[in-house]
Amino acid sequence: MTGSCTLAETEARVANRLRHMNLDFEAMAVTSNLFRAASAVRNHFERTVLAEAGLSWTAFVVLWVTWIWEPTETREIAEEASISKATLTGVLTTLEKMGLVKRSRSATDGRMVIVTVLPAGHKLMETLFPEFNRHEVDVVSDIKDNDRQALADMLRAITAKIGG
Amino acid sequence: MTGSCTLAETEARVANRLRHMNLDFEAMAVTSNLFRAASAVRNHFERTVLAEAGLSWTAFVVLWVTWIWEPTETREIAEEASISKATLTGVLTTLEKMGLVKRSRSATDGRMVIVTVLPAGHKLMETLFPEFNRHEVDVVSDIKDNDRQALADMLRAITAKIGG
DNA sequence: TTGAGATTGTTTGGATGCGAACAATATAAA
DNA sequence: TTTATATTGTTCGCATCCAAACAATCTCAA
Repeated sequence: MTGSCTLAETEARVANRLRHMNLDFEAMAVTSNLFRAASAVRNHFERTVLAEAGLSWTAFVVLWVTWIWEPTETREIAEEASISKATLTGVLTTLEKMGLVKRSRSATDGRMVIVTVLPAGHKLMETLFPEFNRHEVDVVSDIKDNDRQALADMLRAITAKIGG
Repeated sequence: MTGSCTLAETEARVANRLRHMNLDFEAMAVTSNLFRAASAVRNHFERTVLAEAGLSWTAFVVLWVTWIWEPTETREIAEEASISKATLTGVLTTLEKMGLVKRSRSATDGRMVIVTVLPAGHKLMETLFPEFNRHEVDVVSDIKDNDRQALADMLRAITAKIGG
């Protein structure tokens, strides 16, 4: 070990370590870099834009989904946010404590809980989301204009393949 | 709300909801689908290959990183696995309880903890990782052969841009 | 009407996950 | 040598995160 390594060094080391195994290194590089990128972006956002607003990544996603779809039920939010119902219960409690959203029972179906965004939540998102988007632009700024569409399409293909 | 929606329907709804905001929807689509894909792949792996081995995603990544780089210190593992030192402490304790890795103090620097993979860990990875890789191949199977390299490169560009 | 089965959100128990504070150790300059 | 500073892994407090069990509610057939 000689301290910190670049991405290329890491992948070279991996290839050497696993040479005898007859693996698909290209597929490995895709999933490996998929998680590196997702993790890096998430951490970056949590430490900049979201930290200022006092929101975790998941709390932001849940607030965002609710903002787009409100009024909507928790089952739908959990699916859109790609988290379990159990996780959502806790996150919604957090967002309720912050005064950003509100839970209410459905009048037509006593099982369902309807979630709506409160005025404070709307006010927050009106400024937070455009700022969030400016960071998104920055994140993809090193990718050629013509390639961004294809990148999004390939990521969709991955999600679709495993039924996410 | 009319129940479950496709990815295209969701993005159309988002575009309509945010029309007045002057946003970059292409950049938004990239990060949005980056997390959808990463989350879907992670959940899929946790429920199939990793569930059989009794490993969480993070535990697997930590074990994998250690397997590639051993013997190595915890600081390095945390960086490679993209998790905090605090998180790693807990995960290493879990892996130690399972008898897969071992902690030991460095002889030359009393601050550092050196992690090595135990025989049970090696045995597990010799069969688990090739199986993991077969799932990786499946995940990218709908992406054209010629595009996979470019996809990995673009994901690397994102990570590099924000210094992940 | 009634009772079995399905669906919804919550609770439970345990494992991540992070920032901040901490103790132990190493390194540097004075 | 000594003192200040930096680095490492752990602990602490709290917020996710999930599967499974659960209570409440709905549906539909008998």
